[in-house]
Amino acid sequence: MLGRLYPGQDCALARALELIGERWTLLIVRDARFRGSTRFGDFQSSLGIASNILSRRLEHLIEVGVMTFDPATGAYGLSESGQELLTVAMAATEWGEKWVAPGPIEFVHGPASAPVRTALVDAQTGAPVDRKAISVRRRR
Amino acid sequence: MLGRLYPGQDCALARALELIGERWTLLIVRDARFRGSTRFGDFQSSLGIASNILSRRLEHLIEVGVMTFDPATGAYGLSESGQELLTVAMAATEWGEKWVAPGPIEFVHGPASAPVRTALVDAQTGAPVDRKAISVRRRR
DNA sequence: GTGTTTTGCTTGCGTAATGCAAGTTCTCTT
DNA sequence: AAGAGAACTTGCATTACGCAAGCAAAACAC
Repeated sequence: MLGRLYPGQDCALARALELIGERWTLLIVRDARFRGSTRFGDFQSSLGIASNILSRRLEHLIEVGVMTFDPATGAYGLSESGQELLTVAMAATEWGEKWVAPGPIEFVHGPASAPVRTALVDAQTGAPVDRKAISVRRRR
Repeated sequence: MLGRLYPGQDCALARALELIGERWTLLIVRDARFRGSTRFGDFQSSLGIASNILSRRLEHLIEVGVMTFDPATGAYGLSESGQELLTVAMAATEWGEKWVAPGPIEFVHGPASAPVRTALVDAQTGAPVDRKAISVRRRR
């Protein structure tokens, strides 16, 4: 989308936000993944988003490869990259739960519906990492 | 901020995005945490953001408790909630690294500077959870 | 097969957010 | 006290967003 660029920022966060930092985008992705929304009207009625904005968002998300559209069935869906936005959406949801207000749903997995959360872990070992111990380094 | 509400959405993700979903917000938080920016001019020169927008963002972030301001030193800083946005920023950065373009930095921890990543884990055991196995449930 | 509703958008227009550039105040230096 | 830089503020143009209405095509009703 035009105009919402971060021209001076040579970083992956800025690049990601150019694609997914728009209003409604993460909510559309969440709806597709968890509410099972596939049709234009599904998103519209579920989110209460204006139809022209929804039209633009879906078009944009398809353009950048986050969502897919099947003309035969008229169904929108998440691509692989769209499904990987789940981590971002969950992290933001958890933050909102803790610092703004608890929502009506929780993330679970497996037959026992055990709660799931996001975590920071060592990339090799998978061991949990203290948030305060993290720093950045220039990639070699 | 006014006007950017998601009135029909009774969910923590929408609540979080109302506070942190604006342009520049996550980049400001990242700069404060990793670049060590504390002064108005630090953020401005680092991000290339318009000064009036930066002024509003900082004011807003202080208002909602994500950032702090010390009038004695003129230094902006992250509150506890602001520091917890790190997970969101890291998840978005990782997504951008993988699906848009690799950036110049990486997240590390500890004396050995071991790479860190975000993960989805069981809330009780901390065991890794397959992203595709996750569903939502209405909280009781 | 023809009228009606539903779906899936597009168009017009007003409002809000964002950005650039210039101006202002305040502090700090010399 | 005069100049410089930091930290904003103000004015104005551009872009994004939202509401409401319109419109074409498909599904349904009879």
